[in-house]
Amino acid sequence: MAKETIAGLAKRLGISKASVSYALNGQPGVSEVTRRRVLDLAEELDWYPSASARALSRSRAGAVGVVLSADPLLIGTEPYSMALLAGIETVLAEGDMALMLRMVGRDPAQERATYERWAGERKVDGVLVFDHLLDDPRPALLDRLGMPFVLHGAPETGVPPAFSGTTTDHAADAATIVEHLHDAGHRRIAHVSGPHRFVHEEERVRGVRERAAAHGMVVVQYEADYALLAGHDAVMTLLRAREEPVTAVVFGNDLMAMGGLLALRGLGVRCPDDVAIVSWDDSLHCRLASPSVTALSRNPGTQGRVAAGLLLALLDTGLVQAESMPHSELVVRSSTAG
Amino acid sequence: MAKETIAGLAKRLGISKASVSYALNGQPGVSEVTRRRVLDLAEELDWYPSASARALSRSRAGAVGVVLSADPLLIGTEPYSMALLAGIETVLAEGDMALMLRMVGRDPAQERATYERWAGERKVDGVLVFDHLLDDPRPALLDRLGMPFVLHGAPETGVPPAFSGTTTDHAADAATIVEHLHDAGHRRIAHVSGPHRFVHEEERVRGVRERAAAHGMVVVQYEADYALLAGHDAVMTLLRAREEPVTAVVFGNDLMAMGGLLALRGLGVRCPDDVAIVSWDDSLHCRLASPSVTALSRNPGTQGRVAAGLLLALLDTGLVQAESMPHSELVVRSSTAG
DNA sequence: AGGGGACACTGAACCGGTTCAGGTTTTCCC
DNA sequence: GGGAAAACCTGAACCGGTTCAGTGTCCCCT
Repeated sequence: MAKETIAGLAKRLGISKASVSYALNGQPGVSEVTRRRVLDLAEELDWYPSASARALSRSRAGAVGVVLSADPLLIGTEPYSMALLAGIETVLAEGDMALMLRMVGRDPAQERATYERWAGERKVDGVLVFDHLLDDPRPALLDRLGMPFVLHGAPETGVPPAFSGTTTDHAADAATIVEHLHDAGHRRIAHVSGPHRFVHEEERVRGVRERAAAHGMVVVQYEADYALLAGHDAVMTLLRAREEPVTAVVFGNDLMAMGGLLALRGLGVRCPDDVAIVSWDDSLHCRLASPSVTALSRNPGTQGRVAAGLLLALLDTGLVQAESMPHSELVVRSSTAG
Repeated sequence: MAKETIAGLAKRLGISKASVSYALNGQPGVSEVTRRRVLDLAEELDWYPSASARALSRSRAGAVGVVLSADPLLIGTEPYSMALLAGIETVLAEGDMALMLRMVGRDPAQERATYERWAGERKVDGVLVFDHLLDDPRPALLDRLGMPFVLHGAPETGVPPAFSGTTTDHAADAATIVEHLHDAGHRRIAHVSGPHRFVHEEERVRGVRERAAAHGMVVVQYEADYALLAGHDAVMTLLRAREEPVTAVVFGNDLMAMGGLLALRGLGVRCPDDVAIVSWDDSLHCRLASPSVTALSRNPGTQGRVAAGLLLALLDTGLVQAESMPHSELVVRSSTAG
């Protein structure tokens, strides 16, 4: 089990290092018979080329980085990110790329520092970036660092796009939800969104407002932070403050929906009879809750696969492109069944 | 922004590559004055040493691997693994190690292939292994590959341990749970465990059986697979089959507990009045359920930190050690409040 | 004054691959 | 049969760090 090297293989076969390298990489310059001999020997010895040597000479790390910035408390409870990650990993593995993961709290400085480090050390070939922000500094930073990236959840911009990204039609999603509530007879609804610094939240807010306006519905906007407690507090505030209360609440993610549900329960407000609930993310939480919660299913796994695919394409061919996500589907459950 | 190298720094400063290297790595052989000049210049240029070059010459990848093997459906819903991962990442980041993540389905062959690849390519310096199995082939495999590893959830073996690992006193955990149920007046209980191929499940089964026997309680064992549906089916089977039914069910994880809860609801059996429920893992699911579910809190974050710490120690000093986990705590909630 | 050790520094080898320029051999065609 | 093109192969340079052996200086001590 002594460490074999390409020079070792070459000596055993009585040929040069160069030939071995060509043979292993499917490059022209070796006869078929030599190539077979090399491959067979490598197989027989369970030999793999050293990742770092290869990375050094190819100037390619063979890895893609992901920085997950989430509140420590939410980590693990956010099914969306995990499913996304799983989707990403599937595609990367197929493309022989490793996934380098870094978890930081919601701390932009640390995320930034991680990118700078990765770029400086050439430790990853590209990164996947989540949660596009208003005036997001990250695209400019990554450009400056010369680090290829794909922004998951980029805004739908002009053609050609300034950078690679996946786009989602949040207005359409908003319409789906609002229509559903309108059909169920709701005329006064609340929208408990995530922080408006996220571009997608801003688009959702606008989407909900516009579609509701088209139907003459009243919308109360409430900005929160995705946490369980925030959903809880939102409902407490919304239901206490208004003399004419809303009859439905749309939550920006499943956790807040759960918090809201708990608040309703605490207040003795029946769901869906008195107040209906919709979550903008589907997950096991929504399936398990009582009542089960109507939710927008956004297929995070597929989204991850698409985003990773874009990054690999960008790295291989330098092709910058924006791909739009398949439409989300509303899974209707008990929380709006009234 | 042209790629600087150590040779470039050396030329700018009019000294040799070697001196620059010594200065950067805190090695003796350079004067304080020179060291400062080097560090200042590196700082000024935002320069970092190339990870692959460093990895090649040091024969150290600077990364640790984790293979997450879970059913795709469960991915993201298993808060335990994610919290564990978060804990691991914290420690690795502090030790300047990257985390390389690979997700595979429950497919031992793929996990094995990943380790072989990582070892052959020297892509990671060590791995963290989860879920110790009966006759687990992985320790032997990793030993053969010369890949340092830490087994999270290793059995409590003799001194000195055969390999590094974290150990949990599952018998004590079992005792905590059984005592709680006994105190609440239960005399016939069921234990819906995960697959017995996991060592920790086997130990839990034995622990529950022994402690229950000590109190003259009856235990019905039921082996399941951690999935939501499995918990559901377990309850259906357990409550239908027995003419004298159990009054409490202990579930091996939170998902199955949720499934069981749904089954009770479907059967019109009240919880905790007719049947009490305990989950062996605490998570948001348990907090959110109605009724909220009594659960054993095992601090996955801490466990991850400890395991990662063991691995770093192993890599640094070669020290093989087993560390036992802090005791778990039972969080009593409504599901056993009757 | 001279011997010896500590210290600062350097050139060159090395880690294990990839790749280029050039050298041989084979093949093909007139 | 001879010349050109194609196919195969090789030595050496290179990627960007680390590290060893050795050179030169300076200082201290007897």
